Amino acid sequence: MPLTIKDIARLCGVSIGTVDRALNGRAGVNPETKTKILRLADEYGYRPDLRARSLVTGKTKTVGVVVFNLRNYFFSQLVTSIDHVLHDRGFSAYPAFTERDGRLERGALSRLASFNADGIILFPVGKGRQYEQYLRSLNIPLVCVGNRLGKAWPFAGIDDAAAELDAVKYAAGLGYTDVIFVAPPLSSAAGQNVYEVAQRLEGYTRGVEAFVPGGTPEVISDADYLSRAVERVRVARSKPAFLCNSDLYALRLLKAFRAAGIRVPQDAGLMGFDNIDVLEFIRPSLSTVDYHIGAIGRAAAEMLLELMDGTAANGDRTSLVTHTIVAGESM
Amino acid sequence: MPLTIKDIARLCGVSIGTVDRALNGRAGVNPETKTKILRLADEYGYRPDLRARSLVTGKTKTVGVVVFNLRNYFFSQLVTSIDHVLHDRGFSAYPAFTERDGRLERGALSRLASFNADGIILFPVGKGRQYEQYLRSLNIPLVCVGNRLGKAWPFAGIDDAAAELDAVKYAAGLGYTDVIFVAPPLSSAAGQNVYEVAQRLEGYTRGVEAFVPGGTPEVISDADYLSRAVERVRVARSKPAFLCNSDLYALRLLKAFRAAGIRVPQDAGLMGFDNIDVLEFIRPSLSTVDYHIGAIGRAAAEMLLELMDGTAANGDRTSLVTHTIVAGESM
DNA sequence: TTGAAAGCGCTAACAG
DNA sequence: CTGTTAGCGCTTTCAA
Repeated sequence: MPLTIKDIARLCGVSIGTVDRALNGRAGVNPETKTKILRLADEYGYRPDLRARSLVTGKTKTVGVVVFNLRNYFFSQLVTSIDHVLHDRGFSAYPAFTERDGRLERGALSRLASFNADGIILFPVGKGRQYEQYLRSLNIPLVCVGNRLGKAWPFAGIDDAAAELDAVKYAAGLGYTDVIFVAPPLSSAAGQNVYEVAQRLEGYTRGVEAFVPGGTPEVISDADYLSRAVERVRVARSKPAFLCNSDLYALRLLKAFRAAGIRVPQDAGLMGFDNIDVLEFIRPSLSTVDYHIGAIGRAAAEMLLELMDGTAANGDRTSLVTHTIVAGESM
Repeated sequence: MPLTIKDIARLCGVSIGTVDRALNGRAGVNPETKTKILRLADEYGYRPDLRARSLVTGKTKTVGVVVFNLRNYFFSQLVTSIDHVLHDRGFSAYPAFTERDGRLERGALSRLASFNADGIILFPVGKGRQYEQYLRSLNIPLVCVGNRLGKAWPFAGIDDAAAELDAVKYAAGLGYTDVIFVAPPLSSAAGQNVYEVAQRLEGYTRGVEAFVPGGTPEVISDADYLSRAVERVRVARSKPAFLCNSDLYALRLLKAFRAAGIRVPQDAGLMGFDNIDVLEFIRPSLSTVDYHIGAIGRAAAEMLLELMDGTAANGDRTSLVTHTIVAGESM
């Protein structure tokens, strides 16, 4: 039975207005009564009801962080960095997970809206006019991460096309002539937002055309991608390189290859994407596209903070973090 | 400018009471008016204000999940499983991170209390009478995970002492006579809750005494544990085995050993704890103590749900998940 | 079947 | 410096 300002007012023999002023450091309270109030509040462990407060102020000091899951370590790192920035600025992160499911995403967003989150950082699952209309209807400042949406929303990420192109260039530079792109089995037709992977695919395609002599773009992108990749190595005439859309995929390939007796990099080259922390423990070390995941989280959080306090810089609503190719042993 | 039941009432020419009844499927509304109200609400995208609702109902359908961080993959898996269970039961998980810092923990807990979370699942950082008194003062059903607290709170975890004892037994069975325990640099004196590691330490000690002929317990537990471990291998007279308090520690040791030219398991044995998912990608495969992390999350969530709806089974407030030793290549 | 009114705990505006 | 009051959006009586 937590006590309220009303209780404190009664206990101190003053009005709730005075208690409110004392508790929130507003001017106009007799120092003595103030001390008395503060002491009592502390003694009884008074805790303001944030729901009631936010109901009148309209602010919750809470930001929803809506991402796919925590299975990909990328998201763990992203959420962590966002949480830290927000916390430093007096906000709380409220992580929610979509599992790449449009319905779950909608549920999470609706909930955040119902709770009146002050802002949202979103790795979008959905896309399209209707979806954007829905986001707008939430009436909450929102920043996108990873998958870009319309220009109405700021975006933090990397130049995916350029990054993947650099990856191809790197592979070609090592002499690979068989460069394959491995992406998750996503369907844009089903309304899924595939911005990120589509960008990378484009960079990949351009890269193959530009840097791989006689090469043709080739994509493995089904649920069955592991066995497909293994099969692909078997029928290869020159040593193939697999450029994966994420480190997690690359690690799975690495494992599948190992199980199939395919050596990396002797029999096949392998590249990841993201340079997630766990790579430091992987042998052979994975070649990958590195960028500062935390920097993306930070950028997103900072853009959102500007958006929320209205000081949003006009103009650049896109924050691109630089990437580099990390040469590992896997290529 | 989201619309409220008041708006809908005005738009439909009825009272807010009727709107409330219609929207929440309560009896006593003319089917026609009901349809009209629902249609309008849907059309305008009405979204109930959960703050206002919870202010009167006293319930938020939200459960705080307070853990150290997401850097250790263990927590990612734990949070994920809890989130799923809660979601299935109509609750939302609100993850918050303590970074093993008592102040941050207190902040997170206070915040959850201020927001009136219906329940909390906590991996405690603190301990002691005062701390427990504080938890009690939150007046919120709470279940512990990992670190146990007083009997006042249900606990979900494993039998840490038995598990670590089994680990020692396993090491001894492989012929190791130099079995060292590697634990994080925690200080119980500083008020930190070290229940879990203390339990494991006890199991370790008992195990050494029981299974390692002539062995003496030896613990590496400083900030500098990596170089200490490396040094320890150098001066060893028989091949030492390092039993780590978590897979993450084991992986770090593995890396440090590799850098120092120490081969695992030829020059040193290595065991982890937790069997986190990423181990599937690690070579040499890590021997570890396996248990179903998700099962702990599930157990915790289910105990909390019972606690919250008052149907808590008297009696067993402890849910121990079974563990097994996984024989990897690292021992 | 419906409306009116009280009140959840708080802030903010206005009087005194 | 202090008290009173309205009201945030909702649920929940109690009357009608």
